[in-house]
Amino acid sequence: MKNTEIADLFFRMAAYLEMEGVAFKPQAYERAAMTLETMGRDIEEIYREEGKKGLMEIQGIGASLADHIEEFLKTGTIKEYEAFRKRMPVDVEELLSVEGVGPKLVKELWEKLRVANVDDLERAAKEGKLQKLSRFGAKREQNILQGITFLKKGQGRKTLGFIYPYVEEYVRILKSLDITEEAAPAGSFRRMKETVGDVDILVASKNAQQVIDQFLARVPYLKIWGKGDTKVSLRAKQGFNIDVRVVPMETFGAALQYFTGSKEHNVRLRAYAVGKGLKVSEYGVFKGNRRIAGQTEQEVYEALGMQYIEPELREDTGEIEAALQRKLPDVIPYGSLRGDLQIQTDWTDGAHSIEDMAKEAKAQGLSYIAITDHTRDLAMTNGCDEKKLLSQMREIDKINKKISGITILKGAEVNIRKDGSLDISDEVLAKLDVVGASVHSHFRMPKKEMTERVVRAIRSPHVDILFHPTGRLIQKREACELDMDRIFKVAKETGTVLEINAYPDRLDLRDADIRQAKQQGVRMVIDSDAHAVDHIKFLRFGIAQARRGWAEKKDILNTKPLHEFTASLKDKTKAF
DNA sequence: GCCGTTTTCGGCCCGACTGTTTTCAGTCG
Repeated sequence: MKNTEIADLFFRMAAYLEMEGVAFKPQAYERAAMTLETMGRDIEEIYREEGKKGLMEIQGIGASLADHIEEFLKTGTIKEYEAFRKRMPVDVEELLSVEGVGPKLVKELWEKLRVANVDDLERAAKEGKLQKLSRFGAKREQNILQGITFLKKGQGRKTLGFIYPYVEEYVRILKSLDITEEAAPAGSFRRMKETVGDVDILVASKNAQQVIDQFLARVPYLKIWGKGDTKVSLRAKQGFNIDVRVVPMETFGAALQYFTGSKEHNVRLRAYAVGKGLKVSEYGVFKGNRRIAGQTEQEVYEALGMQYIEPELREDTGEIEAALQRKLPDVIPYGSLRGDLQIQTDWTDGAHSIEDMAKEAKAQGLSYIAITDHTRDLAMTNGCDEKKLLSQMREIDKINKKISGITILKGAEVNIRKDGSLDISDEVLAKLDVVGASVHSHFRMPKKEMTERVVRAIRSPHVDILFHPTGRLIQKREACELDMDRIFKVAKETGTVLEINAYPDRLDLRDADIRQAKQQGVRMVIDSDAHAVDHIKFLRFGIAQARRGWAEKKDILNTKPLHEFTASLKDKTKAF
């Protein structure tokens, strides 16, 4: 699929156009890029089957952009983009990813200081050169440096959501080889950590060389770091590293256990084994020279007298002790959600209609969803005011009558203002089935003020769910300073539900928060925060996060059928 | 550059904040 490649180019062209001060075109390019990224159909296939005319039928793509796409498919590049790059050969994407750097600054940085990438920018900032730019003082320079530090902290790791589809595909390829007996991802990927460094894939086969050769023939890579008899390390085209190891079937389970980690988990496991007179290695569990387990992971844990430990729990945070006492949580299974309580549509900043989102949710096995478009204060999303919300409610009534097999609840994602008040009147909130509230502005308030702000919001009898509670964006924005303990207490007291937002950049609540919340008896939901039909499958990352937080099915409200779910929401007649 | 039961031309998303200014440009959401 060339969709993402073309989308990337369009995003960059949008940035260049914005640098030039061109009006409206940047948005057109961005819209088209987003459509390409999320539409699910292969653009190359559309072009092959329906030509340029087919391209122009896609919403947001007209004659000019269709030409660009055609040019890219034929030549692998877009001349206009190359011209931009020639004039300003800078790493637009990287520079823009620094908080506080926008297109205009990228241009000025290049023209005045010849800054072409983040390293140049860091050097210039440290040397105090940024202060020579217009409207630049010590404070802005400091902010830029902080932005760079934050960006670099997350470097080398990709979000799980980004690499997931590729790894899934590569594992599928390995499994499809006739010499493969078994294949599975290992490492932090298998533990479903929110970001992943290197990806480990384990293969069971008698013919390691052939597995490696055939893998290399079918997977696009940029560079091979190393290639041995049973292992190959490479940098995939998408910019992350993959290690493929081939082992015999008899020790596949032991190897999978070993390479899944975490390191801390394995250290504890082995130490425990030594105490029992056993030895655990990647080749099996041994009693003296005799291997007593190794073909499956279940066998390995069993041989040590433990319950099987799900990969998401293997962080040495008490799971080994719990497994020995047979007291591991019965973590929420994948695929056990029945509803999704945060979905945006084309009424605000979503890409698709209410009906399209409902149909996709149904196809994904859900039986209810809440439409929660943004509200007034988020002007950029064309947020709903009371009038627009009321008209959307009527629209939902109509669609509910028209479709079957799924129920659409009326909802909203209302903004928690700086003082903790909401940007929609109580009168209209009372008419909604589900109200989510969230912070979208003033992220950097002092802890005490921020906590009181959120507390005031969740004390509203109308607020059912606190959406993405900490406001963090992985590798981009730190979580708000919040007294989580107090948030949990007030949530419990008021019956407010906390969201586990499954969007790959958010995953908010974080795993550690989830565990705390569960211990305190706070109820949670897992939502996709979908802005396009393709995003609904993000729910699996929310479930993964919940599992990492030891959450069970009973802790997650949207595992319940619709009537039980709605009945368990906040009692609106009570004030707090 | 895109789009159209308001328009094939003339609209497109805008308010708040920040850091820098002394009236506002750039960035963010």
